[in-house]
Amino acid sequence: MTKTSKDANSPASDPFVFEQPCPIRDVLDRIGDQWSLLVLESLAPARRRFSELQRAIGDISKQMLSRTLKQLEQDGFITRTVYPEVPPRVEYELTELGRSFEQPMRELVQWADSNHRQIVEARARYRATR
Amino acid sequence: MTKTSKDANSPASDPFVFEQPCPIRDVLDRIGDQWSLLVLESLAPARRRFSELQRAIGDISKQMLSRTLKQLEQDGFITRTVYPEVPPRVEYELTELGRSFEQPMRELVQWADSNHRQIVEARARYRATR
DNA sequence: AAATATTGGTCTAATTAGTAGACCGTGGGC
DNA sequence: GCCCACGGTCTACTAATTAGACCAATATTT
Repeated sequence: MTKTSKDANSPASDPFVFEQPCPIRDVLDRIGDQWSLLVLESLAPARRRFSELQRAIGDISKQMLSRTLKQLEQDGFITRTVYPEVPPRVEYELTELGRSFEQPMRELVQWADSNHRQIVEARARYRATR
Repeated sequence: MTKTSKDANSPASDPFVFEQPCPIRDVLDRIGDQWSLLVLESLAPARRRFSELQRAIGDISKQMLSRTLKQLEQDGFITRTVYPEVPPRVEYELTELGRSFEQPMRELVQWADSNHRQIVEARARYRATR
């Protein structure tokens, strides 16, 4: 979803078609990737350093963690603080914007938690009928 | 995030590390991809057929739309109804589970809408200081 | 009668994104 | 002197995504 142009065959008149640049698309492109939500959730309870985040998420590669953090910093969700020590220490922390995102994120997580069973059941049902 | 194993160096004792199979991870893996949220949002106001969804989202490939819909159906978010006409008509509709997801999704979208400006500004600020 | 368009997909080849793991610099402990 | 810790980056390999051809069956156009 990197393309912002390509409004071919999208009559702006049709209110059903997403506008193209669309704030929702723009934001969802960022937080709707494989890792951003997980990182934000890890950062919600407390500031963390790079290696803590990596351990917490478990199966993210350094490169993707690095890239995700950079994007989140860019978009103003988190701050990055470097402590000039050796070995280096870098801490990531939610900004006010990032903290304001906690509420909708929590709802999402809560929904996931409440409905996980149903989803698992749906999957089993699907496998049975395929 | 296809891997569910690989709990190497993740002491189950550490409450900060995500459990591994984790309902939140499991659900986020599904709806936290590039397209699922967009599809669900498109389906929120009304049932849609395949081509309508493709036009609405605009820059999704047929293959990814097809795959996304299949996953959402598998997980019980939507139903798929085939009408034996020619040319074929296939309609997708939210299930009750899918509709129950509207609430947290709406909050997310609302947040995105409200905070989009701030994010754009943060990006500009970042570019200025890089 | 013969093309042509329509719809919901699938298949293949080419591009792009993501992964694992080596590597780097610097200072502290052994 | 030697190796470890930390936060990355770089490279080579692998996995995911895309664009576009193709399909079946009928209705419409020429």
